[in-house]
Amino acid sequence: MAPRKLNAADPAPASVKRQHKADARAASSHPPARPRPLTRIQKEKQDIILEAALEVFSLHGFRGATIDQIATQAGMSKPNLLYYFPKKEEIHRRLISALLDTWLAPLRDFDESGDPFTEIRSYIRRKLEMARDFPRESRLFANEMLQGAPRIAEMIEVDLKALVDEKAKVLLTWMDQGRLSRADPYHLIFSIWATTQHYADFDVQVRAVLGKGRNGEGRFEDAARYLEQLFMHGLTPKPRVGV
Amino acid sequence: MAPRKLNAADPAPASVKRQHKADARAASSHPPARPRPLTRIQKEKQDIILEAALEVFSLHGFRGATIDQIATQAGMSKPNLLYYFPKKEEIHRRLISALLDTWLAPLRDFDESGDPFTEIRSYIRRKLEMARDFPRESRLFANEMLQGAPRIAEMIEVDLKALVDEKAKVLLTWMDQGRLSRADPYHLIFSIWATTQHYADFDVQVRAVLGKGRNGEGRFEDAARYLEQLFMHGLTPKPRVGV
DNA sequence: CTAACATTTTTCCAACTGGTCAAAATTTCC
DNA sequence: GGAAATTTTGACCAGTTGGAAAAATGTTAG
Repeated sequence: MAPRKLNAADPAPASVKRQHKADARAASSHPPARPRPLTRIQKEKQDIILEAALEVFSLHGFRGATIDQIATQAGMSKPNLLYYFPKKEEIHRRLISALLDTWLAPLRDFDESGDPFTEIRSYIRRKLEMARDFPRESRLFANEMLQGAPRIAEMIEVDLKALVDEKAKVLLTWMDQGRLSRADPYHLIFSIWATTQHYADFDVQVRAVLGKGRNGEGRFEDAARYLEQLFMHGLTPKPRVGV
Repeated sequence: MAPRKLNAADPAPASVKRQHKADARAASSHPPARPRPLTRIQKEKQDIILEAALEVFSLHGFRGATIDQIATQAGMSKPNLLYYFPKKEEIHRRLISALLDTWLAPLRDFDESGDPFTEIRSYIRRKLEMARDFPRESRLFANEMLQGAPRIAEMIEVDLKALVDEKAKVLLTWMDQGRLSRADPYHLIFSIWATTQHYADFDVQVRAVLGKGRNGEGRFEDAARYLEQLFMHGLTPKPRVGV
Protein backbone atom coordinates (compact mmCIF):
# COMPACT_ATOMS: atom_id res chain seq x y z
CA MET A 1 0.00 0.00 0.00
CA ALA A 2 2.97 2.30 0.43
CA PRO A 3 5.32 1.69 -2.46
CA ARG A 4 8.72 3.26 -2.51
CA LYS A 5 8.77 6.85 -3.59
CA LEU A 6 9.92 7.72 -7.06
CA ASN A 7 10.75 11.11 -5.77
CA ALA A 8 9.85 12.45 -2.40
CA ALA A 9 8.86 15.92 -3.40
CA ASP A 10 6.69 16.68 -0.42
CA PRO A 11 9.02 16.44 2.57
CA ALA A 12 7.02 18.80 4.75
CA PRO A 13 9.23 21.86 5.27
CA ALA A 14 7.77 23.52 2.23
CA SER A 15 4.18 22.94 3.18
CA VAL A 16 4.57 23.90 6.80
CA LYS A 17 6.44 27.09 6.22
CA ARG A 18 3.67 29.18 7.67
CA GLN A 19 1.26 26.58 8.84
CA HIS A 20 -1.65 27.56 11.08
CA LYS A 21 -0.63 27.96 14.66
CA ALA A 22 -0.60 24.20 14.96
CA ASP A 23 3.16 23.94 14.90
CA ALA A 24 3.70 25.88 18.09
CA ARG A 25 2.08 22.94 19.78
CA ALA A 26 3.98 20.71 22.26
CA ALA A 27 6.95 23.00 22.14
CA SER A 28 6.79 26.65 23.01
CA SER A 29 9.36 28.71 21.18
CA HIS A 30 11.75 26.63 19.11
CA PRO A 31 12.74 28.47 15.96
CA PRO A 32 11.32 26.13 13.31
CA ALA A 33 10.97 23.23 15.78
CA ARG A 34 9.03 19.99 15.53
CA PRO A 35 7.20 20.72 12.29
CA ARG A 36 3.98 18.82 12.75
CA PRO A 37 2.51 15.83 14.50
CA LEU A 38 -0.50 16.27 12.20
CA THR A 39 -3.78 15.46 13.90
CA ARG A 40 -5.96 12.62 12.72
CA ILE A 41 -8.65 15.15 11.93
CA GLN A 42 -6.23 17.17 9.84
CA LYS A 43 -5.26 14.10 7.90
CA GLU A 44 -8.88 13.31 7.25
CA LYS A 45 -9.74 16.74 6.00
CA GLN A 46 -6.66 16.84 3.84
CA ASP A 47 -7.71 13.56 2.27
CA ILE A 48 -11.18 14.88 1.60
CA ILE A 49 -9.67 17.94 -0.04
CA LEU A 50 -7.22 15.94 -2.10
CA GLU A 51 -9.99 13.68 -3.26
CA ALA A 52 -12.09 16.66 -4.30
CA ALA A 53 -9.14 18.34 -5.93
CA LEU A 54 -8.35 15.22 -7.94
CA GLU A 55 -11.84 15.31 -9.31
CA VAL A 56 -11.64 18.94 -10.30
CA PHE A 57 -8.04 19.14 -11.49
CA SER A 58 -8.32 16.01 -13.58
CA LEU A 59 -11.27 17.51 -15.36
CA HIS A 60 -10.14 21.09 -15.87
CA GLY A 61 -6.38 21.09 -15.51
CA PHE A 62 -4.52 23.26 -13.05
CA ARG A 63 -5.43 26.66 -14.41
CA GLY A 64 -8.94 25.69 -15.30
CA ALA A 65 -9.75 24.52 -11.80
CA THR A 66 -10.78 26.96 -9.10
CA ILE A 67 -10.36 26.71 -5.37
CA ASP A 68 -14.04 27.39 -5.02
CA GLN A 69 -14.92 24.39 -7.13
CA ILE A 70 -12.64 22.19 -5.10
CA ALA A 71 -14.01 23.56 -1.84
CA THR A 72 -17.58 22.97 -2.93
CA GLN A 73 -16.73 19.47 -4.07
CA ALA A 74 -15.11 18.87 -0.69
CA GLY A 75 -18.13 20.27 1.09
CA MET A 76 -16.40 23.16 2.79
CA SER A 77 -15.87 26.86 2.41
CA LYS A 78 -12.99 28.27 0.40
CA PRO A 79 -11.22 29.90 3.36
CA ASN A 80 -11.65 26.70 5.29
CA LEU A 81 -9.96 24.76 2.56
CA LEU A 82 -7.20 27.33 2.43
CA TYR A 83 -6.67 26.71 6.10
CA TYR A 84 -5.46 23.22 5.26
CA PHE A 85 -3.71 24.03 2.00
CA PRO A 86 -2.58 27.65 1.99
CA LYS A 87 -1.80 27.49 -1.72
CA LYS A 88 -3.63 26.08 -4.69
CA GLU A 89 -0.34 24.87 -6.07
CA GLU A 90 0.31 22.92 -2.91
CA ILE A 91 -2.76 20.79 -3.47
CA HIS A 92 -1.75 20.10 -7.02
CA ARG A 93 1.81 19.27 -6.08
CA ARG A 94 0.65 16.82 -3.48
CA LEU A 95 -1.64 15.10 -5.93
CA ILE A 96 0.99 14.85 -8.61
CA SER A 97 3.69 13.43 -6.44
CA ALA A 98 1.36 10.92 -4.84
CA LEU A 99 0.26 9.99 -8.31
CA LEU A 100 3.66 9.44 -9.85
CA ASP A 101 4.41 7.11 -7.06
CA THR A 102 1.62 4.66 -7.68
CA TRP A 103 1.52 5.30 -11.36
CA LEU A 104 4.89 3.81 -12.06
CA ALA A 105 4.64 0.94 -9.63
CA PRO A 106 3.67 -1.54 -12.34
CA LEU A 107 6.71 -0.71 -14.39
CA ARG A 108 8.95 -1.01 -11.37
CA ASP A 109 7.70 -4.52 -10.83
CA PHE A 110 8.77 -5.53 -14.29
CA ASP A 111 10.92 -8.50 -13.43
CA GLU A 112 14.02 -9.42 -15.40
CA SER A 113 14.03 -12.96 -14.11
CA GLY A 114 10.49 -13.63 -15.24
CA ASP A 115 9.19 -14.81 -18.57
CA PRO A 116 9.07 -11.97 -21.13
CA PHE A 117 5.55 -12.62 -22.25
CA THR A 118 4.21 -13.19 -18.79
CA GLU A 119 5.78 -9.97 -17.66
CA ILE A 120 4.53 -7.93 -20.57
CA ARG A 121 1.08 -9.43 -20.37
CA SER A 122 0.72 -8.69 -16.71
CA TYR A 123 2.13 -5.22 -17.18
CA ILE A 124 -0.55 -4.51 -19.75
CA ARG A 125 -3.19 -5.95 -17.44
CA ARG A 126 -2.11 -3.85 -14.55
CA LYS A 127 -1.91 -0.65 -16.55
CA LEU A 128 -5.34 -1.34 -17.94
CA GLU A 129 -6.72 -1.97 -14.48
CA MET A 130 -5.32 1.33 -13.38
CA ALA A 131 -6.94 3.09 -16.30
CA ARG A 132 -10.19 1.51 -15.24
CA ASP A 133 -9.89 2.05 -11.50
CA PHE A 134 -8.07 5.37 -11.42
CA PRO A 135 -9.11 7.28 -14.49
CA ARG A 136 -8.88 10.61 -12.71
CA GLU A 137 -5.28 10.04 -11.82
CA SER A 138 -4.57 9.17 -15.40
CA ARG A 139 -6.24 12.33 -16.61
CA LEU A 140 -4.45 14.45 -14.09
CA PHE A 141 -1.21 13.09 -15.42
CA ALA A 142 -2.28 13.57 -19.01
CA ASN A 143 -3.28 17.14 -18.30
CA GLU A 144 0.13 17.81 -16.87
CA MET A 145 1.83 16.28 -19.90
CA LEU A 146 -0.29 18.23 -22.34
CA GLN A 147 0.78 21.42 -20.67
CA GLY A 148 4.41 20.54 -21.06
CA ALA A 149 4.79 19.06 -17.58
CA PRO A 150 5.98 22.37 -16.10
CA ARG A 151 5.62 21.11 -12.57
CA ILE A 152 7.22 17.72 -12.97
CA ALA A 153 9.77 18.25 -15.68
CA GLU A 154 12.65 17.29 -13.50
CA MET A 155 10.91 14.25 -12.17
CA ILE A 156 10.34 12.74 -15.58
CA GLU A 157 13.73 13.77 -16.89
CA VAL A 158 15.55 12.14 -14.02
CA ASP A 159 13.58 9.50 -12.17
CA LEU A 160 11.26 8.35 -14.91
CA LYS A 161 14.02 8.27 -17.49
CA ALA A 162 16.22 6.22 -15.18
CA LEU A 163 13.46 3.73 -14.59
CA VAL A 164 12.65 3.37 -18.25
CA ASP A 165 16.31 3.08 -19.16
CA GLU A 166 16.60 0.25 -16.71
CA LYS A 167 13.60 -1.60 -18.02
CA ALA A 168 14.58 -0.99 -21.61
CA LYS A 169 17.79 -2.77 -20.83
CA VAL A 170 15.84 -5.73 -19.53
CA LEU A 171 13.80 -5.85 -22.70
CA LEU A 172 16.96 -5.69 -24.78
CA THR A 173 18.41 -8.61 -22.89
CA TRP A 174 15.33 -10.66 -23.62
CA MET A 175 15.57 -9.73 -27.26
CA ASP A 176 19.22 -10.70 -27.37
CA GLN A 177 18.28 -14.04 -25.97
CA GLY A 178 15.75 -14.47 -28.74
CA ARG A 179 12.91 -14.63 -26.28
CA LEU A 180 11.29 -11.52 -27.64
CA SER A 181 11.00 -10.08 -31.10
CA ARG A 182 13.62 -7.43 -31.68
CA ALA A 183 12.09 -3.97 -31.46
CA ASP A 184 12.86 -0.60 -30.00
CA PRO A 185 12.29 -1.12 -26.27
CA TYR A 186 11.50 2.53 -25.62
CA HIS A 187 8.79 2.68 -28.21
CA LEU A 188 7.54 -0.63 -26.97
CA ILE A 189 7.02 0.87 -23.55
CA PHE A 190 5.46 3.99 -25.05
CA SER A 191 2.99 1.90 -26.97
CA ILE A 192 1.88 0.09 -23.83
CA TRP A 193 1.46 3.36 -21.99
CA ALA A 194 -0.45 4.90 -24.84
CA THR A 195 -2.83 2.04 -25.50
CA THR A 196 -3.73 1.47 -21.88
CA GLN A 197 -4.01 5.05 -20.71
CA HIS A 198 -6.12 5.79 -23.74
CA TYR A 199 -9.03 4.07 -22.03
CA ALA A 200 -8.90 6.53 -19.17
CA ASP A 201 -7.92 9.71 -20.96
CA PHE A 202 -10.18 9.32 -23.98
CA ASP A 203 -12.92 7.57 -22.11
CA VAL A 204 -15.65 9.78 -23.56
CA GLN A 205 -14.54 9.01 -27.06
CA VAL A 206 -14.25 5.29 -26.41
CA ARG A 207 -17.73 5.19 -24.93
CA ALA A 208 -19.19 7.26 -27.72
CA VAL A 209 -17.68 5.10 -30.42
CA LEU A 210 -18.50 1.79 -28.81
CA GLY A 211 -22.06 2.95 -28.40
CA LYS A 212 -24.54 2.32 -25.65
CA GLY A 213 -24.51 -1.42 -26.00
CA ARG A 214 -20.91 -2.01 -25.06
CA ASN A 215 -20.30 0.27 -22.13
CA GLY A 216 -20.22 -1.95 -19.07
CA GLU A 217 -16.95 -3.08 -17.58
CA GLY A 218 -16.86 -5.43 -20.53
CA ARG A 219 -15.19 -2.66 -22.40
CA PHE A 220 -12.01 -3.20 -20.44
CA GLU A 221 -12.12 -6.94 -20.81
CA ASP A 222 -12.36 -6.56 -24.56
CA ALA A 223 -9.51 -4.11 -24.53
CA ALA A 224 -7.38 -6.45 -22.47
CA ARG A 225 -8.05 -9.32 -24.81
CA TYR A 226 -7.29 -7.25 -27.84
CA LEU A 227 -4.13 -5.68 -26.47
CA GLU A 228 -2.80 -8.99 -25.27
CA GLN A 229 -3.29 -10.45 -28.68
CA LEU A 230 -1.70 -7.46 -30.38
CA PHE A 231 1.37 -7.40 -28.22
CA MET A 232 1.78 -11.13 -27.86
CA HIS A 233 1.58 -11.73 -31.59
CA GLY A 234 3.35 -8.53 -32.41
CA LEU A 235 6.33 -9.38 -30.28
CA THR A 236 6.61 -13.10 -30.82
CA PRO A 237 10.02 -13.74 -32.30
CA LYS A 238 9.96 -15.40 -35.68
CA PRO A 239 12.71 -16.20 -38.15
CA ARG A 240 10.99 -14.05 -40.74
CA VAL A 241 7.54 -13.33 -42.04
CA GLY A 242 6.81 -14.39 -45.58
CA VAL A 243 5.86 -11.32 -47.54
CA MET B 1 -6.83 20.67 -49.51
CA ALA B 2 -10.48 21.05 -48.62
CA PRO B 3 -11.73 17.68 -47.47
CA ARG B 4 -15.40 17.10 -46.98
CA LYS B 5 -16.73 18.35 -43.72
CA LEU B 6 -17.39 15.86 -40.96
CA ASN B 7 -19.81 18.29 -39.50
CA ALA B 8 -20.27 21.84 -40.58
CA ALA B 9 -20.60 23.44 -37.19
CA ASP B 10 -19.73 26.95 -38.25
CA PRO B 11 -22.40 27.93 -40.74
CA ALA B 12 -22.06 31.68 -40.22
CA PRO B 13 -25.36 32.81 -38.72
CA ALA B 14 -24.02 32.28 -35.25
CA SER B 15 -20.78 34.10 -35.80
CA VAL B 16 -22.26 37.03 -37.62
CA LYS B 17 -25.12 37.68 -35.30
CA ARG B 18 -23.76 41.01 -34.23
CA GLN B 19 -20.73 41.40 -36.37
CA HIS B 20 -19.00 44.77 -36.51
CA LYS B 21 -20.82 47.16 -38.72
CA ALA B 22 -19.39 45.30 -41.68
CA ASP B 23 -22.63 43.59 -42.53
CA ALA B 24 -24.52 46.74 -43.31
CA ARG B 25 -22.22 47.03 -46.28
CA ALA B 26 -23.42 46.60 -49.87
CA ALA B 27 -27.03 46.42 -48.76
CA SER B 28 -28.74 49.02 -46.68
CA SER B 29 -31.55 47.61 -44.65
CA HIS B 30 -32.30 44.00 -45.38
CA PRO B 31 -33.37 42.22 -42.22
CA PRO B 32 -30.55 39.68 -41.82
CA ALA B 33 -29.40 40.19 -45.41
CA ARG B 34 -26.20 39.16 -47.16
CA PRO B 35 -24.33 37.96 -44.09
CA ARG B 36 -20.72 38.64 -45.04
CA PRO B 37 -18.48 39.23 -48.00
CA LEU B 38 -15.55 39.01 -45.51
CA THR B 39 -12.61 41.16 -46.51
CA ARG B 40 -9.24 39.70 -47.34
CA ILE B 41 -7.80 41.60 -44.41
CA GLN B 42 -10.42 40.19 -42.11
CA LYS B 43 -9.60 36.71 -43.23
CA GLU B 44 -5.92 37.35 -42.60
CA LYS B 45 -6.40 38.68 -39.12
CA GLN B 46 -8.75 35.88 -38.27
CA ASP B 47 -6.14 33.40 -39.35
CA ILE B 48 -3.51 35.07 -37.21
CA ILE B 49 -5.85 34.92 -34.26
CA LEU B 50 -6.79 31.31 -34.84
CA GLU B 51 -3.14 30.41 -35.12
CA ALA B 52 -2.37 32.15 -31.85
CA ALA B 53 -5.40 30.66 -30.18
CA LEU B 54 -4.38 27.19 -31.26
CA GLU B 55 -1.07 27.70 -29.54
CA VAL B 56 -2.64 28.87 -26.32
CA PHE B 57 -5.68 26.62 -26.16
CA SER B 58 -3.67 23.51 -26.95
CA LEU B 59 -1.40 24.29 -24.06
CA HIS B 60 -3.85 25.40 -21.41
CA GLY B 61 -7.23 24.08 -22.44
CA PHE B 62 -10.29 26.25 -22.88
CA ARG B 63 -10.70 27.49 -19.35
CA GLY B 64 -7.01 27.81 -18.72
CA ALA B 65 -6.43 30.04 -21.72
CA THR B 66 -7.09 33.76 -21.53
CA ILE B 67 -8.05 36.16 -24.27
CA ASP B 68 -5.15 38.33 -23.23
CA GLN B 69 -2.69 35.51 -23.80
CA ILE B 70 -4.14 34.84 -27.21
CA ALA B 71 -4.11 38.52 -28.10
CA THR B 72 -0.50 38.89 -27.03
CA GLN B 73 0.46 35.79 -28.97
CA ALA B 74 -1.33 37.22 -31.98
CA GLY B 75 0.42 40.54 -31.54
CA MET B 76 -2.65 42.65 -30.98
CA SER B 77 -4.67 44.17 -28.18
CA LYS B 78 -7.47 42.33 -26.48
CA PRO B 79 -10.25 44.64 -27.66
CA ASN B 80 -8.84 44.40 -31.15
CA LEU B 81 -9.00 40.65 -31.05
CA LEU B 82 -12.53 40.84 -29.70
CA TYR B 83 -13.42 42.94 -32.69
CA TYR B 84 -12.83 39.90 -34.88
CA PHE B 85 -14.13 37.26 -32.51
CA PRO B 86 -16.69 38.74 -30.14
CA LYS B 87 -16.62 35.62 -27.96
CA LYS B 88 -13.85 33.46 -26.63
CA GLU B 89 -15.97 30.41 -27.27
CA GLU B 90 -16.30 31.38 -30.89
CA ILE B 91 -12.56 31.08 -31.40
CA HIS B 92 -12.50 27.72 -29.76
CA ARG B 93 -15.45 26.44 -31.71
CA ARG B 94 -13.83 27.46 -34.95
CA LEU B 95 -10.63 25.70 -34.08
CA ILE B 96 -12.33 22.53 -33.01
CA SER B 97 -14.50 22.18 -36.05
CA ALA B 98 -11.68 22.92 -38.43
CA LEU B 99 -9.63 20.37 -36.55
CA LEU B 100 -12.08 17.50 -36.62
CA ASP B 101 -12.30 17.91 -40.30
CA THR B 102 -8.66 17.29 -41.08
CA TRP B 103 -8.12 15.05 -38.13
CA LEU B 104 -10.30 12.28 -39.42
CA ALA B 105 -9.33 12.55 -43.05
CA PRO B 106 -6.86 9.66 -42.81
CA LEU B 107 -9.49 7.33 -41.45
CA ARG B 108 -11.93 8.35 -44.14
CA ASP B 109 -9.41 7.35 -46.75
CA PHE B 110 -9.24 3.86 -45.38
CA ASP B 111 -10.04 1.90 -48.51
CA GLU B 112 -11.96 -1.35 -48.48
CA SER B 113 -10.70 -2.36 -51.88
CA GLY B 114 -7.06 -2.00 -50.90
CA ASP B 115 -4.75 -4.48 -49.25
CA PRO B 116 -5.36 -4.70 -45.48
CA PHE B 117 -1.75 -4.34 -44.50
CA THR B 118 -1.01 -1.60 -46.94
CA GLU B 119 -4.03 0.31 -45.70
CA ILE B 120 -3.21 -0.13 -42.05
CA ARG B 121 0.42 0.67 -42.55
CA SER B 122 -0.30 3.86 -44.40
CA TYR B 123 -2.95 4.82 -41.90
CA ILE B 124 -0.39 4.51 -39.13
CA ARG B 125 2.10 6.52 -41.16
CA ARG B 126 -0.35 9.29 -41.81
CA LYS B 127 -1.49 9.52 -38.24
CA LEU B 128 2.09 9.63 -37.11
CA GLU B 129 2.88 12.36 -39.59
CA MET B 130 0.00 14.34 -38.25
CA ALA B 131 1.25 13.91 -34.71
CA ARG B 132 4.58 15.21 -35.90
CA ASP B 133 3.34 18.06 -38.05
CA PHE B 134 0.29 19.15 -36.10
CA PRO B 135 1.00 18.44 -32.46
CA ARG B 136 -0.98 21.42 -31.30
CA GLU B 137 -4.10 20.22 -33.04
CA SER B 138 -3.63 16.87 -31.42
CA ARG B 139 -3.30 18.44 -28.01
CA LEU B 140 -6.29 20.67 -28.53
CA PHE B 141 -8.27 17.57 -29.28
CA ALA B 142 -6.82 15.71 -26.33
CA ASN B 143 -7.64 18.61 -24.04
CA GLU B 144 -11.21 18.52 -25.18
CA MET B 145 -11.42 14.79 -24.62
CA LEU B 146 -9.92 14.99 -21.16
CA GLN B 147 -12.56 17.48 -20.19
CA GLY B 148 -15.29 15.17 -21.29
CA ALA B 149 -15.70 16.69 -24.75
CA PRO B 150 -18.45 19.05 -23.60
CA ARG B 151 -18.28 21.05 -26.79
CA ILE B 152 -18.17 18.21 -29.28
CA ALA B 153 -20.11 15.45 -27.60
CA GLU B 154 -22.66 15.24 -30.33
CA MET B 155 -20.07 15.31 -33.04
CA ILE B 156 -18.25 12.26 -31.75
CA GLU B 157 -21.41 10.43 -30.81
CA VAL B 158 -22.87 10.80 -34.25
CA ASP B 159 -20.37 11.53 -36.99
CA LEU B 160 -17.29 9.94 -35.51
CA LYS B 161 -19.16 6.87 -34.40
CA ALA B 162 -20.68 6.44 -37.83
CA LEU B 163 -17.28 6.70 -39.48
CA VAL B 164 -15.69 4.21 -37.12
CA ASP B 165 -18.60 1.82 -37.46
CA GLU B 166 -18.15 1.91 -41.18
CA LYS B 167 -14.44 1.24 -41.03
CA ALA B 168 -14.84 -1.42 -38.38
CA LYS B 169 -17.06 -3.23 -40.83
CA VAL B 170 -14.33 -3.06 -43.43
CA LEU B 171 -11.85 -4.53 -41.00
CA LEU B 172 -14.27 -7.31 -40.12
CA THR B 173 -14.68 -8.14 -43.76
CA TRP B 174 -10.94 -8.48 -44.13
CA MET B 175 -10.82 -10.68 -41.09
CA ASP B 176 -13.59 -12.88 -42.42
CA GLN B 177 -11.60 -13.30 -45.58
CA GLY B 178 -8.65 -14.43 -43.51
CA ARG B 179 -6.57 -11.52 -44.72
CA LEU B 180 -6.22 -10.10 -41.26
CA SER B 181 -5.90 -11.68 -37.86
CA ARG B 182 -9.22 -11.78 -36.09
CA ALA B 183 -9.39 -9.04 -33.47
CA ASP B 184 -11.82 -6.48 -32.18
CA PRO B 185 -11.84 -3.83 -34.92
CA TYR B 186 -12.84 -1.02 -32.58
CA HIS B 187 -10.01 -1.63 -30.21
CA LEU B 188 -7.73 -2.02 -33.18
CA ILE B 189 -8.60 1.47 -34.27
CA PHE B 190 -8.29 2.79 -30.72
CA SER B 191 -4.82 1.34 -30.44
CA ILE B 192 -3.69 3.07 -33.60
CA TRP B 193 -5.10 6.37 -32.42
CA ALA B 194 -3.51 5.97 -29.02
CA THR B 195 -0.06 4.98 -30.15
CA THR B 196 0.26 7.64 -32.79
CA GLN B 197 -1.27 10.57 -30.95
CA HIS B 198 0.86 9.71 -27.98
CA TYR B 199 3.82 11.24 -29.77
CA ALA B 200 2.07 14.59 -29.93
CA ASP B 201 0.19 14.61 -26.65
CA PHE B 202 2.95 13.20 -24.47
CA ASP B 203 5.75 14.78 -26.42
CA VAL B 204 7.49 16.12 -23.33
CA GLN B 205 7.56 12.72 -21.78
CA VAL B 206 8.76 11.03 -24.93
CA ARG B 207 11.57 13.53 -25.30
CA ALA B 208 12.54 13.29 -21.66
CA VAL B 209 12.67 9.52 -21.70
CA LEU B 210 14.50 9.21 -24.99
CA GLY B 211 17.06 11.68 -23.73
CA LYS B 212 18.94 14.37 -25.51
CA GLY B 213 20.61 12.04 -27.97
CA ARG B 214 17.48 10.86 -29.73
CA ASN B 215 15.38 13.94 -30.18
CA GLY B 216 15.65 14.90 -33.84
CA GLU B 217 12.95 13.92 -36.29
CA GLY B 218 14.51 10.48 -36.01
CA ARG B 219 12.19 9.95 -33.09
CA PHE B 220 9.26 9.70 -35.45
CA GLU B 221 11.05 7.42 -37.87
CA ASP B 222 11.84 5.04 -35.03
CA ALA B 223 8.28 5.18 -33.86
CA ALA B 224 7.00 4.47 -37.34
CA ARG B 225 9.30 1.49 -37.71
CA TYR B 226 8.34 0.12 -34.35
CA LEU B 227 4.61 0.59 -34.77
CA GLU B 228 4.61 -0.91 -38.21
CA GLN B 229 6.36 -3.95 -36.90
CA LEU B 230 4.02 -4.23 -33.93
CA PHE B 231 0.86 -3.96 -35.94
CA MET B 232 2.03 -5.93 -38.94
CA HIS B 233 3.20 -8.84 -36.84
CA GLY B 234 0.43 -8.45 -34.35
CA LEU B 235 -2.24 -8.66 -36.99
CA THR B 236 -0.77 -11.21 -39.35
CA PRO B 237 -3.20 -14.09 -39.51
CA LYS B 238 -1.77 -17.42 -38.39
CA PRO B 239 -3.41 -20.79 -37.85
CA ARG B 240 -2.35 -20.72 -34.23
CA VAL B 241 0.60 -19.75 -32.13
CA GLY B 242 2.40 -22.44 -30.22
CA VAL B 243 2.30 -21.67 -26.51
C1' DC C 1 -15.28 25.75 34.22
C1' DT C 2 -11.82 27.71 31.61
C1' DA C 3 -7.57 28.67 29.27
C1' DA C 4 -5.20 27.23 25.18
C1' DC C 5 -5.53 25.55 21.07
C1' DA C 6 -7.93 24.03 16.68
C1' DT C 7 -11.34 24.89 13.29
C1' DT C 8 -14.71 27.45 10.76
C1' DT C 9 -17.06 31.44 9.09
C1' DT C 10 -17.47 36.34 7.71
C1' DT C 11 -15.68 40.01 5.54
C1' DC C 12 -12.69 41.90 2.53
C1' DC C 13 -9.22 42.77 -1.21
C1' DA C 14 -6.24 43.29 -5.15
C1' DA C 15 -5.41 41.15 -9.44
C1' DC C 16 -7.34 39.07 -13.30
C1' DT C 17 -11.09 37.78 -16.34
C1' DG C 18 -14.24 38.26 -20.41
C1' DG C 19 -16.27 41.85 -22.48
C1' DT C 20 -18.16 46.92 -23.69
C1' DC C 21 -17.88 51.45 -25.65
C1' DA C 22 -16.67 55.56 -27.66
C1' DA C 23 -13.06 57.98 -29.52
C1' DA C 24 -9.04 57.96 -32.42
C1' DA C 25 -6.38 56.25 -36.28
C1' DT C 26 -6.36 54.16 -40.51
C1' DT C 27 -7.93 52.39 -44.87
C1' DT C 28 -11.08 52.40 -48.79
C1' DC C 29 -13.56 54.22 -52.38
C1' DC C 30 -15.24 57.90 -55.13
C1' DG D 1 -8.71 65.19 -51.34
C1' DG D 2 -12.30 63.83 -48.45
C1' DA D 3 -16.41 61.28 -46.79
C1' DA D 4 -17.55 56.86 -45.33
C1' DA D 5 -16.34 52.70 -43.67
C1' DT D 6 -13.08 49.89 -41.26
C1' DT D 7 -9.68 48.91 -37.83
C1' DT D 8 -7.26 49.98 -33.57
C1' DT D 9 -6.77 51.88 -29.10
C1' DG D 10 -7.61 53.42 -24.27
C1' DA D 11 -10.57 53.68 -20.53
C1' DC D 12 -13.64 51.21 -18.17
C1' DC D 13 -16.77 47.52 -15.89
C1' DA D 14 -18.84 43.80 -13.49
C1' DG D 15 -17.85 39.20 -12.09
C1' DT D 16 -14.44 35.89 -10.69
C1' DT D 17 -10.23 34.32 -8.61
C1' DG D 18 -6.59 33.32 -5.21
C1' DG D 19 -5.81 34.64 -0.91
C1' DA D 20 -5.46 37.51 3.82
C1' DA D 21 -7.33 38.92 8.41
C1' DA D 22 -9.75 38.43 12.07
C1' DA D 23 -13.53 37.39 14.54
C1' DA D 24 -16.42 33.52 16.00
C1' DT D 25 -17.01 28.92 17.20
C1' DG D 26 -15.71 24.57 18.66
C1' DT D 27 -12.66 21.17 21.34
C1' DT D 28 -9.83 19.49 24.89
C1' DA D 29 -6.84 19.09 28.89
C1' DG D 30 -6.25 20.56 33.40
